[in-house]
Amino acid sequence: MRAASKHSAILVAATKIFAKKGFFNARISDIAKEAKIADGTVYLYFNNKHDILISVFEEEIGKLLSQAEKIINKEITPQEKLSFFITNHLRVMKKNKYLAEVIQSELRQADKTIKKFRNTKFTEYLAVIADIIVLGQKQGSFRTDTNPEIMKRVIFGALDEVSRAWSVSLDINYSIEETSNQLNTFLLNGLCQPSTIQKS
Amino acid sequence: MRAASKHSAILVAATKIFAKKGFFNARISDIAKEAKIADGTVYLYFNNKHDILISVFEEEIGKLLSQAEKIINKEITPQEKLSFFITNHLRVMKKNKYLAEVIQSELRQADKTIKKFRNTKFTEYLAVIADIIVLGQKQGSFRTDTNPEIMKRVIFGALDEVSRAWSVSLDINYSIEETSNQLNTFLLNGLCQPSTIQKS
Amino acid sequence: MRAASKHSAILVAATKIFAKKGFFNARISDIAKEAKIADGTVYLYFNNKHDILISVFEEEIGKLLSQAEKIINKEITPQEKLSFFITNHLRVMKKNKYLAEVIQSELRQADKTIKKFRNTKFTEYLAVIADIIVLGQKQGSFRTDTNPEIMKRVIFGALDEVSRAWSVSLDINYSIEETSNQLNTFLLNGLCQPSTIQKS
Amino acid sequence: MRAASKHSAILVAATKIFAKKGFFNARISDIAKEAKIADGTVYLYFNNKHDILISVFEEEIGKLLSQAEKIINKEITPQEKLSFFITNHLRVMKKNKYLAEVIQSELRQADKTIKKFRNTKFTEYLAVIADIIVLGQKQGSFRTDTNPEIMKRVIFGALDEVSRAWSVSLDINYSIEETSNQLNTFLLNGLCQPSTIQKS
DNA sequence: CATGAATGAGGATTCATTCAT
DNA sequence: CATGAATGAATCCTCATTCAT
Repeated sequence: MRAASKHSAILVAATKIFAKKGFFNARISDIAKEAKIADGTVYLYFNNKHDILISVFEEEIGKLLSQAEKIINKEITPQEKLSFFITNHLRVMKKNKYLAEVIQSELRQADKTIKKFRNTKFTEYLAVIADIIVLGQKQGSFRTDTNPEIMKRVIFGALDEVSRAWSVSLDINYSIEETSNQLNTFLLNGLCQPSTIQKS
Repeated sequence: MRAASKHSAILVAATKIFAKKGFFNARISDIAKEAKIADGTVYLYFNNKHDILISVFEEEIGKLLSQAEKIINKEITPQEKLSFFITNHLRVMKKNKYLAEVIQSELRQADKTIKKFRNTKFTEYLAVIADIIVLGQKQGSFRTDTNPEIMKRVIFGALDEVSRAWSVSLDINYSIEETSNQLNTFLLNGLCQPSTIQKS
Repeated sequence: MRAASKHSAILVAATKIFAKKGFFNARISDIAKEAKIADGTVYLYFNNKHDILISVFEEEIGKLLSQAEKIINKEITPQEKLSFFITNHLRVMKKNKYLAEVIQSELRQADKTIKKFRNTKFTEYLAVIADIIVLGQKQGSFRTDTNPEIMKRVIFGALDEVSRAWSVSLDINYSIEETSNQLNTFLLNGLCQPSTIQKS
Repeated sequence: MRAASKHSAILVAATKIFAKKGFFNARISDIAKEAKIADGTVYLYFNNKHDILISVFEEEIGKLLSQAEKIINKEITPQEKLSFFITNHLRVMKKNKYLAEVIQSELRQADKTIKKFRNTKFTEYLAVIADIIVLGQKQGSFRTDTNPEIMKRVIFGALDEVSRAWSVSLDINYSIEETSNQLNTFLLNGLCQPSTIQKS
């Protein structure tokens, strides 16, 4: 096993363990065992436990981000971009049940003090949402009375909570297609009947 | 200071400490010091550290729930009910900066195994959202192609993420009014221009 | 309830609790509850937890001692005195299942450092055994090649272990009469057949 | 220092500390310091404090048992077997002053609830005494009016109390030879003059 | 590079004891 | 005298991290 693959093995193992037990209940020895290496070896690749969490987070968000960037560069309408974005996010989360939990951990529980030093990629990920909205507003297809900075959080929060419910097996486990359709319909058109649309 | 007020003082202190440092980084001695009592006194009112977290959570969600129930019983339209619900949630979160964080902790990080035994009130709180949507659908003012069970999570997730961004002081700290308006507009009418509304 | 009776109630309760849970596992609150008084009240009658143990011990050994002294003053043979002593000890232990355990606690587990300051009555109790043996030796009915100082411990140890087995419900729970008879026969005549008696 | 020797070092240290301060007053840090290791290291070899006590007890009783079994298999008379048994027990106890105390702790103080799950070796050790007596009775050299089940406790109790007096430095510290002789004479022939032997 | 035994700082919890009422 | 809420010192145990092999 080469160094690179061991580094990767630790991240895979850590994602699984963090998700299953949460960051604070996860033991370095759990991760090492899952990765089939010795405890001490973990420290040849990472500075400390929290460093692993950050790496997992950055790595996974990084993947999401690169996919999101592909979407944003496609020659499609803003509606379609948002739709792809949503579907992509849900698909990744559904595929990697652990991931949603890890994002939650990193985003919330982990030391507040350290929080400032990263989140770079997460911030970029959120920015993609805002960018799509701004684009839609410029092109005239999105209403201009919504604040993209607020909306990016609203949309991410919605996606995130739905993913969480999946990973914790709450509610019925709706399919990606259904959930994705629902979110698209809803985010684009709101809850109201088209006929009853009102000025806010 | 009577028993009742000490119990309450611990909850207030705990909410603050949990939010500031997170559940796992919070020390019982931090909470005790904040509540101006001895460490041991905490255990006269709570069984253990996790019990405090649950209590904080249940207490706060309980307050939200009772307010939400008042809203749902008002003689107003579903749109107005949802609007009041949103504004109320945001107002409470804004007022108690710590609360949003604690909800996150309890909802996410805390031991998964215990998760099933409570959350009663949280579940009820979410149910209120679904109820409003169902009502709107029956009355014909809400579109019927959205699934209330999915929507309740979407809406809660949106509110929650916005609150989190507030409490962690991310982004600009938009006012309740603005955020509330934004959410109402958005949740009810979606992102698209009324004129461009399309079938999903 | 007068002071005296409360003092006594605590001792009775303590004997029970100490025996059931052992000195270190017994809680002051257990004793207080058993005695139907408040925790703090215990400290109006005793200096501290260990003081209660000493008192229980001294009290119970005191009772045994006064009965033993009556026996030693009777106009009977040393064999009969020893026999009465044995039967009395076993009867008391059988009656008060807790007592045997408490004696063990005090004699053994409790702080070694404090051990020197008391045991007065216990020492006297052992002395009674030695006195009986010395008397028997003087009168010619007991063999003179046994050391009374060693024998007093041998006999007490035998009685004590048998009592322990009772209180912990080990082995079959032989009756006082049988056990008493056995011990008399054995202590007076040994294990060997009279015919095979040998010089040691 | 290899694992085996560290495990052993902890047991040796624990035996000493338990004996000196008693189980409940012994601190894990005392044991660790005595064994010249870190506190945490103790937990690499034992599950918890009580586990150490059980191990000390089982280990020491195990040694006694294997020696006792050698004795019982020798081609000697039951009187001699008992004599060897007694001498052996006393010799071991005299050599390891701490041991007698630890046996007391384990036999008595330690949680009653756990008591049932072990003591295997101790029970076997007592059984050896009963076996010797039964053998003597069958061969006709021991009187048949004693109950071996009661006698095994009587004899163990006698040995144990004598050992305790040694380890706590009570009374004069008689030599093994003297004490051993005394016990042999006494246990085999009783307190009475051979000429005065009576039927019980 | 890899190992895993050893470390020891850190914290939740218990409970004897106190003292204001 | 009696109460019992409050105290806070004391300790078992965990586990991230280190380092000799």
